[in-house]
Amino acid sequence: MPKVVLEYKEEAKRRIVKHAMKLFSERGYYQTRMIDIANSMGVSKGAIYQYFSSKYEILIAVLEAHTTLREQEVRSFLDSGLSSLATGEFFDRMLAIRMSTPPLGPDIFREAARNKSLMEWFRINSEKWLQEFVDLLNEQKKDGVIRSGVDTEPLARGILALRDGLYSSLSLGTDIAKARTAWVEIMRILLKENLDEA
Amino acid sequence: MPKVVLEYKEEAKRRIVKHAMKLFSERGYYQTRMIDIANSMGVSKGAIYQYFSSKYEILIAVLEAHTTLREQEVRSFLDSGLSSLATGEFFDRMLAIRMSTPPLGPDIFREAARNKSLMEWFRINSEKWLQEFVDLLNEQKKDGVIRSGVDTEPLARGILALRDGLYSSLSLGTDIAKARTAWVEIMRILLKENLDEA
Amino acid sequence: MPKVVLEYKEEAKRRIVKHAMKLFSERGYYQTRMIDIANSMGVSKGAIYQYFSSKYEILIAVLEAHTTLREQEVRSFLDSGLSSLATGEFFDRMLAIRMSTPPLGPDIFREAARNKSLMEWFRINSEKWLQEFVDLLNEQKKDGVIRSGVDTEPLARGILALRDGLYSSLSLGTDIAKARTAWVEIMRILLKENLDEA
Amino acid sequence: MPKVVLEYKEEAKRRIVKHAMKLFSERGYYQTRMIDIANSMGVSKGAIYQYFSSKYEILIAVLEAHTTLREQEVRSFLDSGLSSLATGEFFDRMLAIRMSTPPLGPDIFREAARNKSLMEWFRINSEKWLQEFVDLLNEQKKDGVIRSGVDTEPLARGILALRDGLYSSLSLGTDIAKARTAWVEIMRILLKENLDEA
DNA sequence: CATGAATGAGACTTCATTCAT
DNA sequence: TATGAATGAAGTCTCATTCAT
Repeated sequence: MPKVVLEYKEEAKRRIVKHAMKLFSERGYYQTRMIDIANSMGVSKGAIYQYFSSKYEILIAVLEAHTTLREQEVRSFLDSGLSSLATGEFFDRMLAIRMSTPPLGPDIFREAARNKSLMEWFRINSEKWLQEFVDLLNEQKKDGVIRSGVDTEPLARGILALRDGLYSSLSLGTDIAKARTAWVEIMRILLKENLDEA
Repeated sequence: MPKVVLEYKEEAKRRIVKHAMKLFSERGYYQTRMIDIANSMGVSKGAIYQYFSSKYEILIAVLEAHTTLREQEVRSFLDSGLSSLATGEFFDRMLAIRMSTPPLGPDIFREAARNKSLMEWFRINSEKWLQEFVDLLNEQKKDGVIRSGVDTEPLARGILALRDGLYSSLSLGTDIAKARTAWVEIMRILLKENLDEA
Repeated sequence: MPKVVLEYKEEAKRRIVKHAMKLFSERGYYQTRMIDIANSMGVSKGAIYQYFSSKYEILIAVLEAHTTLREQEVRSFLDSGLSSLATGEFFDRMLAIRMSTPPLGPDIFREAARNKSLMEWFRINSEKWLQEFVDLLNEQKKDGVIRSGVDTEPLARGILALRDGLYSSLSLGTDIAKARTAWVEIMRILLKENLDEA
Repeated sequence: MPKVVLEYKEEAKRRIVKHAMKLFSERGYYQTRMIDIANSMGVSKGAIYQYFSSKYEILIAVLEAHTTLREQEVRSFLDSGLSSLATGEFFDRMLAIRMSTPPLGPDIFREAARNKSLMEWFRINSEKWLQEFVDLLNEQKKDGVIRSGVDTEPLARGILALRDGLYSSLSLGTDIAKARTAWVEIMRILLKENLDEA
């Protein structure tokens, strides 16, 4: 197949994945019909089957793309350094990135769990990201900014869990301002304990 | 209708809700067929319609029951006092309670959102529980155990978000031991900052 | 079985038939559920099965009872003599009788058509009644009241058809007063032609 | 949407309505399953839902089409003039037209009664047709062919009721020849009274 | 390549009938 | 006998997928 056609196919798949991801995130996998994806793109149902052989294939592609997009979030987190972590601006910036790649519901992960290699890839990714965060904390520790008694791995895990917990509380009706304040307060305590206590 | 019959009907509804809750939690609302609930109970699907006029009615009842059951968790949290909060035993006890009423996916909340009064009831419950937790922290603060500079509302919100974030990470494959350690470490820092800093 | 019990059973069957006939006439056979009949009588579904082994058996009994009740109408028709036929009072009297045994829809006859002997009984009844009407007209003819050139059998058939056509137009919204006037006018012409033309 | 597609959709709907009308008329609305309509057309049941969103929508369309087809019958009636009315040929011609659009049972009208505007359209149509017939009789009356003492509105109503009564007697087993004779005899009397009595 | 009509498996729901109490 | 909970066949409707144009 000529290169141009291949590229076109890739571009088409990307467009499908983009629209499907939005719909899956908004309505869930089972509540999204093939025709919803097609309508959202302004094409016909049949066209989608030129690029994906089933709805399940789209789901797999959506999850892969989702993970890739989420890497951005991780990078921002890591690139920010630790100093700005305990600020409302950081919370908002992270939230904006997360919203641009909204969370996928458990229905999607349940379906995807049939695909062992995909699940393994997820796990490895998550661990890699966590480890990078831990490494960053360890550097700070080595520099004496975090005192030696603190275990950085649980700290990293806790910070990420706090972030996820606050973001998910938003979809249950919590006010953004209140979630932001909680983040700032908790992070201040956590980092004060670790950074300032000289 | 005689009282005995009414009681039987209530008991039957409770049994249906129990089985439905388990299935909804495991597979999600749309992936649970009426026949799954029936099979799980060892009855025919027709029987269920004696007690609920539609699958949606079951969903509403499941959510109400879920909220009621979750109140237990809240009570344990509040009854524990603050001293045991930063322990692995506390984490495990809470986790056991949460597992006995496993989380419901967003598909269920999406459907239930059609029921305005139910949603309002949820919101009011959540706020009430959060407020009780805040009150408890405020007492500690009044007693001087938490120093005056700390805002207890964000603190309470953050602790609950941390708990939720850690629990949900478990379903994505995180090791329980690691989540427990994270809880203990973070809570130690949070409470040390507030309680021990004399 | 003792006679008293038999009589009780007959009475019970009659009550069921009465309620079923009303409902079948109002809603049709398929739109009437067994529980509707039971509720209408203030008994339970199960009780009905003590007296009829199926819904179809009730239908047969309803049709038999209906035919028997309709005989009243026929008798009134025949007993009135011919002189009062062309009056609004006659029309109203017949209508009242017909309303007391409201018409059964085609769904019921369609079902009953499976029962050959019942259908045969209907046919024979109808013919018998028509013949009695014809005989009456023939007597009038013999007395010279109806002139010899008129064929009484078609006349009888036409008068009955006119009656049925007018009554059924009522259920499609025709005003009773207008149907009554039509009856009187037409009957006046028909009988004037036959009776007065001396 | 291109015109060609629209036309195809219209044609498909017409085909569905045609088959549904036949089945509704033969078996009644509730006894006709969607799969019966589909089988009758040689398509799958799913296909029908491309054109009608529910069985009830088909019912509405069937009733509209039925009324339109019935207009033919009315036109034949009116176009025939009054002279041929009292003939067996007229009876047969009308019967053929009616059979080509067989009557719909009360179950259908009961269902359709939910649709107020449709019911209103029926009523207006019926009245319009009756009025046209009355106008025709009035013309004859003005020409002196019907004498002045006769009220044409009841006469028209009676003739239509006679026709309906005779046609419906056919479905209860009456011999066509006998119904035809009754029509001719009665109409002869009615029109002789009105036309010949010079 | 794109379209959308058609297919048919499968979900929810109804209701005549049975049967333990 | 009476009750009403339970059964399961059957009906309406949905939607992923196929395929002729």
